[in-house]
Amino acid sequence: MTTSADRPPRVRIAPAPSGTLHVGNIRTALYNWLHARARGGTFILRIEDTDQQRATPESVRGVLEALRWAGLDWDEGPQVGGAHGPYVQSERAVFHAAVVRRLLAAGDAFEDFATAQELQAHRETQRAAARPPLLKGPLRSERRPGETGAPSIRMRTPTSGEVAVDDLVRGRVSFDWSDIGDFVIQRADGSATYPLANAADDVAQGVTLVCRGEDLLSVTPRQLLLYEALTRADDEGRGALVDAALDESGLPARAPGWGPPTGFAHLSLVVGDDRKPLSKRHGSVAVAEFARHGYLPEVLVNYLALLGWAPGDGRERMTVDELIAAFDLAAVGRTAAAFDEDKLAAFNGERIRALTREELTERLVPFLDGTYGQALIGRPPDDQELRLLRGLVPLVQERMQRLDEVQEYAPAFFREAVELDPDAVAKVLGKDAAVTALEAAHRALDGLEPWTADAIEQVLRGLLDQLSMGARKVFQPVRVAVTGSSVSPPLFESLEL
RNA sequence: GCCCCCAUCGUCCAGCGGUCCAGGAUCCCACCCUUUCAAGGUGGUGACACGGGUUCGAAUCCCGUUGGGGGCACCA
Repeated sequence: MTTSADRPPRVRIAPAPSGTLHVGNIRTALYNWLHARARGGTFILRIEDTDQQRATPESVRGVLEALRWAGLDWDEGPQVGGAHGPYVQSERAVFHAAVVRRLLAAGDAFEDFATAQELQAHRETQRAAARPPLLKGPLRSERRPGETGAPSIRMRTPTSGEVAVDDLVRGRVSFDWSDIGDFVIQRADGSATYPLANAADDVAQGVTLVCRGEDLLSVTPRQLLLYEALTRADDEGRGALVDAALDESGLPARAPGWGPPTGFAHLSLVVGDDRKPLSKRHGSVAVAEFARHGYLPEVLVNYLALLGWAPGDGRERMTVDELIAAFDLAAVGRTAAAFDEDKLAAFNGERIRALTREELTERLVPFLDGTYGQALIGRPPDDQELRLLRGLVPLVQERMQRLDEVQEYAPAFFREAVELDPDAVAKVLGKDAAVTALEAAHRALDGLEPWTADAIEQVLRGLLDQLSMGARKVFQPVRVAVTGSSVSPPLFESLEL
C-alpha cells in the first residue's frame, strides 16, 4: 500500500502579501524549495490575502519578483497555474464558506453573536482576574432582540486531553486542549480566518509537509483539529467534508489518496544583530534591497541556507545543486539565528572574484545604466562604454564585495571631468612636493607612445630617482589628480584606461 | 497570568557520553606581500549561561534557575 510518506512531498509557502518579503520569509521559502527539489516533490506558492485590509497588489508583485530573483521557481501557483488552483486565497472564498457551513452542520463549529467589544471586555476581565483569556463555547449564543448582524463562527475544541505535533526540527511537542480556546474560523462578515483558510487549502491542495515559521507552532493543534474534521468521512459514509465543499464550490477535486498534511517543520526565526525580530530597523532586510545593493542571488541563497543548517561536513560555500543534494530538514537547528551581513558580504566578494570577466561585466551593467543608482552609461551601453567597462572589470573585481561598489570606482572612467574628493585633495595635493611630482609626471607622460600600463609604469618609476622622492610621494598625487580619490584601482592600469 | 520553544567564540554553524585544555566560517588583531584600497598568505584573541543531579567519565542525558523568543486576536 502506498502511503503519503512514500509519495514525493508537496510543500508550499503561503506568504501574506502585506509589506515586503524579507530574508526570514525567503529562508522559509528556500527550505521548502530545497526539500521539494531534493525529493522530486512539488513546490507550491499560494498567496494568502484573506486580510483584504492589508493585502496590496504591489506586495503580491514584490513577492513574485523576490522569489524569481532568488531562483526559487514554483511548480504550482500564480503565473504558472497548476491543477489545484486557484492559488490566490481570496479566489477560494466560496470554498472556505462551504467548508465552514458544513463544519457548522456537522456540529464541529458553532455560532457566536458576541461583538468585538464584548470579546474585548471579556478578555480584559479574564486578564484582570489573572485567568487565561481563552474562550470555551460561545460568549453569546443568542441574537439579541433587534440585532441583525451575522455571528462569527468558532471551531469547537476538546475540553481536555493532549494533542501532539510531531515536528521534524523540534521533535514531539505536546499541548493540552484545556489551554486552547475555541477559535474563530469565520468572521462576522463571512470571510474565513487564517487557521481555516490555510488548513482547508493545504488539505485541498494535497500539501504533505508544512514547513513554516516557529511563530505558527502554537496554532498547529487547531489546524490538526481542522484536518481531522475536514477529512473525516461523514455520517452517511459519503466521503470527506472537504471533498463535498470542493465539489460544491466548483474547485478541482483532491487527487485520490491525498490525506491531510502529516509532516511539520517549524523553523526558528531569523533575528537582527541585536537579537530582536527582523524589522526595518535592521537596514536592508527586504529581498529587493539585496538585489539593489549588488548581492548575487546565488550567494544570498547559499548564506540563507546556512542560517540554521549546515551540511555536517564543514562545507560552507556551496552551489544550489550542492545545497539540494545535501539539504535535510531534520538537520535544521532549533536556535534563532542572527542575520550577519558581514558574512554575507564576505561570501559575496568571494563569489564575485570567482566570476569570469565576461560574467562580471554583464552583472555590472545594471549598476551603471541607471537600473540601480545613477546612469553612467547608456541602456544598452554602446561599444565604447562596453570596451571601457571590460577594461575596468579586472581592475575592480578583487576589490568589491558588492556589485554596487562599482559605482564608487566608475565615475572617474566614464565621466569627462573628475570629481575631486576634498579630503584627498587636502591631504595629498596640498604640499609643494606634490605639485612638483604632478608637474613632472605630466611632462613625462605627455605624448607617451605606446600608451600602455607598462610604459606608463616605466616612465613614472623613472621619476622616482630623478626627483629623489618615494613612490608614495609621487604616485599618490597622480592618483588623486586622475581618479579624484586617494583610494582607487591600480594606478598604471587606471591611467591606461 | 497561562501555554510552547530555545540556550557552544561578537555572529553563523560542527559537536549527538570518552578521540574536546571544544573544530570551521565570519568579524577583529598582528605579520608578510604592496604606489593607495583591496585581494592573497601566515599566525593570534575569543564560547560550552548558572546550579544541582545521573555516570568511572557530560558541551553532550535529567531536573531546576536565569535569560531570550513565540503564542493565548473576527492578523497572518
